[in-house]
Amino acid sequence: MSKEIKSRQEDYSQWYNDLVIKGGLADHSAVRGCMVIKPHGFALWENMRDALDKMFKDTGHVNAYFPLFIPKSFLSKEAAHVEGFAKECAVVTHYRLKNDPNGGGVIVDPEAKLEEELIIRPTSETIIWSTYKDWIQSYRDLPLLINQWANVVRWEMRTRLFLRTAEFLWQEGHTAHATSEEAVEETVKMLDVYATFAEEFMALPVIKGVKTESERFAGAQDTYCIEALMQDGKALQAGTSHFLAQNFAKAFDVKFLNKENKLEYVWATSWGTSTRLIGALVMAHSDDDGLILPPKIAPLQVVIVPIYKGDEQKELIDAKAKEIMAHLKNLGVRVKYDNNENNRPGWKFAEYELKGVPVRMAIGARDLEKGVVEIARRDTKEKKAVKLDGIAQYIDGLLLDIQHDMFHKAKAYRDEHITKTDSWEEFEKLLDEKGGF
RNA sequence: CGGGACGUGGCGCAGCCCGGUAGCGUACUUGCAUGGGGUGCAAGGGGUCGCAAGUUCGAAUCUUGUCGUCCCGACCA
Repeated sequence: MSKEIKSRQEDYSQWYNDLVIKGGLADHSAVRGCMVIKPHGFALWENMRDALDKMFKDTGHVNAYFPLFIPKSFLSKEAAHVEGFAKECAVVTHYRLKNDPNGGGVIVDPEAKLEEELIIRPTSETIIWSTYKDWIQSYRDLPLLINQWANVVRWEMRTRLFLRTAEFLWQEGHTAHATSEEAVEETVKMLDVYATFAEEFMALPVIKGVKTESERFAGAQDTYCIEALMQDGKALQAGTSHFLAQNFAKAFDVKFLNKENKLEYVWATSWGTSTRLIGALVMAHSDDDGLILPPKIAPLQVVIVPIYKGDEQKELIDAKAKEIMAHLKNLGVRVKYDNNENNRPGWKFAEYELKGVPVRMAIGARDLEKGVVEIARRDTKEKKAVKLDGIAQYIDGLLLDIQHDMFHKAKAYRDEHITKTDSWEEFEKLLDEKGGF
């Protein structure tokens, strides 16, 4: 069997299956292109979310929550913004159902037509800025630094699991500032937060940059982004930060009195990143045996698998495993002892490799006699016997090593795939044959 | 929206060309053995063949329509 790294996005679907159910709920067209995130996948998302959330708070932001529905008229206020999103919006037109007089099920009550249709948010700039109008009067109200964790819907013509689903989870930061300089500074600062998160938590090296006019966020003056290189040689946008200038302030009439007692429009930014990051993780690090998750965000960092014959051995191993587990938990390591008797050790090995657990410890009777355990790391598939003495500290250090090694492996791959060329012909050829930047 | 492939137990698939009692793998249930890399043997349960119309004595199979999924393209802050 070839152990070649899978090179196409669809080949990753096997590993995605462990995290989500693809293709939506109940095979129903109305939820086509949505995804159902399984507990294991959601735990991964929660870890990423928590780490990002902490970084937002450390940079002075607070969380809030705004409505899912956006009145249609709000969306028509910023011309470029409408242009960019109008084609992919889901629209609510009625507010009630009734029993079908012709029998069988329910129908939309034609009497219950909304006077103004509601748009299910594809992003929240409009509803947030219509709110900010009431919140901002003076320079003393600025800066306003708010983030929202939410789901949004974009009715894309063609969805791609994780990378572009019809409904997705994300966070969107929306800030208001007194000066252009301060807003630009915020835009850049949040891009840096994303870059730091990608590199330190996801072990994903990224390149920061500014988008061209055609790729710019609808309504932004400048869009900054981070781009990561996947194992198939293709780049993936992993986060964006927009300098919105005064576009939304003008559209929603958000003004403040400055220190000179003059009315001025506020300066804005917005920035977001989504469950697409999970897709980035999979495509950047996984191999033919499944996911490889960086220890810092892996839902499970260590799994302990007992190998025994008979109750006598089982008791000995159980006791030792629980002792080690307690030490690891003290060190803050996320560990599971899988003593489920329904599955055999070999089955468990394969299962946790598929799930991407960074470190596996196997404990058998033979090991205990020798005072060792077998430690296997997921990223290199390397196995070795390690002394029981100080095993918890050893593993704690190993998790750091894995995090570090994963980043440097991805970075080496990325750097090998940066090619300089001055000719268009060669550029096209490189993209076809080698990929990369 | 243009091109291509596909839709059959929970999951993955064969059967369709050439119409005739719906099959395989896996998962699930039970029992015995096994237990250091996805155990072996045996016995079980589970399917309106996406939907609709048509052809036919008879349709998973042929025809038409329709819905959906995936891939390529266009589009994609």
